[in-house]
Amino acid sequence: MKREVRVYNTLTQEKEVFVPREPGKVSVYVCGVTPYSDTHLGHARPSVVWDVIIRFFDWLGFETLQVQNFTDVDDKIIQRALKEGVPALEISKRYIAEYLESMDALGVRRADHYPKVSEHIAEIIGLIQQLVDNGHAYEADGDVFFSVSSFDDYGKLSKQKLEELREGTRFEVDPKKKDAADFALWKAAKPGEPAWDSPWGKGRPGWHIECSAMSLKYLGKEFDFHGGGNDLIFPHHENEIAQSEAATGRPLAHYWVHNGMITLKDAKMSKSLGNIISLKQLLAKYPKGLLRFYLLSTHYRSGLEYYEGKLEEMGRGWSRLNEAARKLQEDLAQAEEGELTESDRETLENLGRLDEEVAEALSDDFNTAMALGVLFDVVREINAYKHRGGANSQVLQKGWDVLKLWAGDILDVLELEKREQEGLTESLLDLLLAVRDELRRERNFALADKIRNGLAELGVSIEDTPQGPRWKV
RNA sequence: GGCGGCAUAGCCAAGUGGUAAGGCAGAGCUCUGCAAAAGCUCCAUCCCCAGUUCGAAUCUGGGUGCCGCCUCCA
Repeated sequence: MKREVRVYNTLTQEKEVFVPREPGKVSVYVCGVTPYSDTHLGHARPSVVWDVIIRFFDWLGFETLQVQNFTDVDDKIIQRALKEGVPALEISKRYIAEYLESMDALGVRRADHYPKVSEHIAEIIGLIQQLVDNGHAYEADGDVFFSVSSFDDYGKLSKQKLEELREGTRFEVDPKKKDAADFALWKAAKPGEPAWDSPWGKGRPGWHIECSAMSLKYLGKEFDFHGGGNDLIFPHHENEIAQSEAATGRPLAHYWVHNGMITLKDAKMSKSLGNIISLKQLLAKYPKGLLRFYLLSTHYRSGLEYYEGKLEEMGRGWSRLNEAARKLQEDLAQAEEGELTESDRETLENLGRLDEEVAEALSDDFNTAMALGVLFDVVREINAYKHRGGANSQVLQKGWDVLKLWAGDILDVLELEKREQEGLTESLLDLLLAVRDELRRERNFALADKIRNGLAELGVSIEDTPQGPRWKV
């Protein structure tokens, strides 16, 4: 391990030094989505955050194993299926595909496994049976409930007291429950719903049990990280802990990592509130690097606001980072080797220090906001160096290495390639700029400016540099 | 009502005991045919009150405001 990683653990409410279950390996379970409608911005947050965490561990030399579930058996899916008159699994299949497509477009690396409830009914039934046998669950008229009072640690994650939970119940309690706080592991089948055979009759799994069953199958007991949005802490993760730990007698996961919510006009973005920003739409409008930059600009545990125009605002800062990397890439082609001057050495040294600072920021509870801040320092260091006339290949290479590693490979916020242009656009632009350059040499600035202004109106900005004109869309 | 969290410049956002990173916006300068880009300089005492301490944005207590959860939810 190259360095110590510290992580804030929801369970202990403290930042802890990460000690892997198995040396050199990291196991991660991140709660995925219930696929019944469009993937939205809120879903992108845990995905991108964990994508970065996994990449970082990868860089640290860990072997990573990541599992993300799809809860494809669920009330909402069933409702939707009835409305559309198609099988429930068809609905979930459609939205799973859409989800994965969006995540791919966001540059999120695929998890190792994407288990679905519908394909793990046997494991789920097995786990429920174990809980019934243990005395932690009971059957009632085809339903099976988990008995919270049988699990002493109930509430340890969300810091809830059982008493309060019972009193806080705002909905009608199912009379079949022995305790108002008990929750369903298995639900007896209702007409028209998907159902599977079980020792308790036809039915389907309750909401939380799938994560216990599937994490156990793919990651085993006591895996390292369990992640998801902080809206899942209670009841979902609390219940997962109860089920898993009551069954195995071991801690479910060592570190519980929860990301903050994305809000829209001060309200959480959620399907039920209908204040959703579709990820597909955002991806069509903004480069993925900018989207990731936005998502990583705040510490993962904080809330993150979205509003119309926010990405445009962030885009100005993001461009600075991105353009610096692009230009550096170009400069590197014509960099000169040679003896290091005093200025070269100093810059090299500063870049080395900043490189270390980024690694340190990410090691400290995955502080991407700070990492980005340091990367802007890197940008200034490089630009200032070039401004002084520096062009030593070793120095530029170091700058490139730092940006490429962190902004490119780990955070993945750069867009180094020019955006795909429609067929001829690029060559036409080059031709137009060559003509304009000719005009400038003839000092026909009026016409040259007319071209520049015209292009600006079309969204193409021109920069005249000593190496010739650059354009960007 | 209970639980968890947050409150830092016009905006976004790090910092969690030693005298406030970074980005955007803004002002000035350099460079440029003019721009753009880039560089340099400037731009906050950290919600309020009371404590602890030689010293607090950072710890404690009390307020106020906001967010999340307690119901499906990333």
